[in-house]
Formats: sequence, C-alpha cells, structure tokens
Amino acid sequence: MMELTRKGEYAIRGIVYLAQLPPGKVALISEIAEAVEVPQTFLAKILQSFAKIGIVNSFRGAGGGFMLGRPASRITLREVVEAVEGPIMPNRCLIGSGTCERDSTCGVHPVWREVQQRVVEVLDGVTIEELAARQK
Amino acid sequence: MMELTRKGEYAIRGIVYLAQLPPGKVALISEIAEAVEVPQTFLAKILQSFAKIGIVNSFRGAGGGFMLGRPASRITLREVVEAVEGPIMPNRCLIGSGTCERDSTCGVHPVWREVQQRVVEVLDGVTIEELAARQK
DNA sequence: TATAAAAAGACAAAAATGGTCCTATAGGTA
DNA sequence: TACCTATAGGACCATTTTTGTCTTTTTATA
Repeated sequence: MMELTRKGEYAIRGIVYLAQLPPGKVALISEIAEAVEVPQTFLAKILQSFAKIGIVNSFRGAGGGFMLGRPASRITLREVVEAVEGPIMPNRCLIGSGTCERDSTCGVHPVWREVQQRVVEVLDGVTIEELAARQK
Repeated sequence: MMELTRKGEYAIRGIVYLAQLPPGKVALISEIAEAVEVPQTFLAKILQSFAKIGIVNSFRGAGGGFMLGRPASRITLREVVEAVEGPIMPNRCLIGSGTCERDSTCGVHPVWREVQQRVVEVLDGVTIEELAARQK
C-alpha cells in the first residue's frame, strides 16, 4: 500500500541529478537518462511536466537541455512527488468535502486527514538540496 | 498518490458494520453487502481473507455468516488495511535491505522509512471499535 | 436428504502503469 | 536561408492491477 510508482522514483532520481550539477549547467536528456538509468523518452515526459510548473527550466535547440528552475534548497520532495503522482491523498473522501456521500457518517475520514497531514509534513521537510548532498 | 483502493474502502466498511452488530450475532454476506453498498461477491472475498487471518469468524451452512473474530477494540485500522492492501510501504526500497541496488547511495531511503513509520503510527492508533462508535 | 451459506477458483472488463514512436516546434550555426 | 540539434506534444501500445462476476465445491444445519 501507498507505494511510489516508477514515475515517482524516476522523477526524484532525475531532479536530484540536476541538483548535483554545477550551477548554471544544462544537461541533455540523454545524459541524465543514462546517468540515472531511466528510459529516455519516459524521463523526458517527466522533466517536461516539471518545466511546466517551473521547477526545472528547459532549453530547445542546439546547446539546449535541462537545469533546475529554482535553487535546490527551495524545491521540496513533496513538490516533486506531487507533481508526478498527484496530491497526497490516502482516501478519495479527502478530495472535496461534498464529494463523498458517506461524508457525515464516515468516521474514517478524520483518520485519513491525519495520515495525509503527517506525510505532507515529512515530505515538505526534505529539500532536493539535502537529497543531492546526501548521496554525493 | 497513496490512495486507498476500493477494496480497502470496502474492507473497512464491512468490518465496521460487523463491529456495530450486537455481540455474538452473525450476519449474512448478503445483509452486510447491502447495508454497506458493496458488491456482494467482492465483499465475500474480502471477508474470507479476513477469516483466514482471524480478524473475523465465518460459519458455513444454514444459520451461518460472519462475525468479528476478536473484540473490535483489539482490531486496529492498520491490520484491516494491511490485510487487503499489503504492508504500508511507500517505496519499494523498504521491502528488504538488499533488494535495492541503489540502497547505499539512495538518500531518499530514510525519508520513506520515516513516512512509513508515521503512517503506521496513525493507523495503529485507531481501533475498529472507535470507528464503529463514531459513526453510530 | 435437502437446503443454506461460505470457500475456492476461473474468468474478464476497465483502468492505471510504464513505456515507445513519430511529428512538430524552437533555437543555434554555417 | 538552410541545416542541424534538442525539447514539446501527441498518438499509440503492452502489461499489470483493479474491480469485479460466475460457477463449482465444501461444510453445516434442519
């Protein structure tokens, strides 16, 4: 239960790799994919989605590639994980207050909310900078 | 991310229903399924798996059905969830120490361990008795 | 024995996961 | 301008997981 998917794993590997690069350097997707052992086209999709929300910058054409869009110290693990896997949400009930018809009677509801908060707390407390430093 | 599946939801609904019954009473799968609005045969599978690990008792033949296998106060939400969804394990790495080749270099590892512990802590702290009482 | 009810196992549709491949677009460079 | 390089976007697809159903078997009771 609650497993991170490959996509999530790959996303983390990819962004940690970028964080380990000298500041300002752009890396080719081919380079990144090989280094972190992830299928290239799949990783490309992931980094593209990161580009859209600004946690990485991408450059097209010759001399292009990817780099972080923000200092690694200001990218949290939570952002990265939620970007590819969607919001942390242990139970569908949490999506909206009116969504679940069993809402009022459902005593499990507050438990999931608690779980959600705890997980978010942990992931918010870890930056990509820390992760990059740890495994250098 | 980290969503409970239908199976998990159904499992909780089913066991909470059993917990709300007068002690000693057995309920037909048809009765339970209708009450908690879960497909009967699917719920049957779930309760059968509960019977195997002893958190419910089942009786075959006329007058048969299901009842809790233990006082609801001694069945935790964690047990129920893990019974149907498998162990709480946010990252595959946590399965075994040698399983992940990136193990030594993987700085994310301890974070997932932390997440796992927090979640387990919450779910261990909630009994089926509490849930049953809450939504009565 | 007949009947009632769970147990077990095979099967299957639908959705999610984990990708691939092709074309389009943007940016350099000769 | 023409050409090359590299990401962007979209269509597609195989496999696995989820979410069930259906049939047969086993067990218990009356």
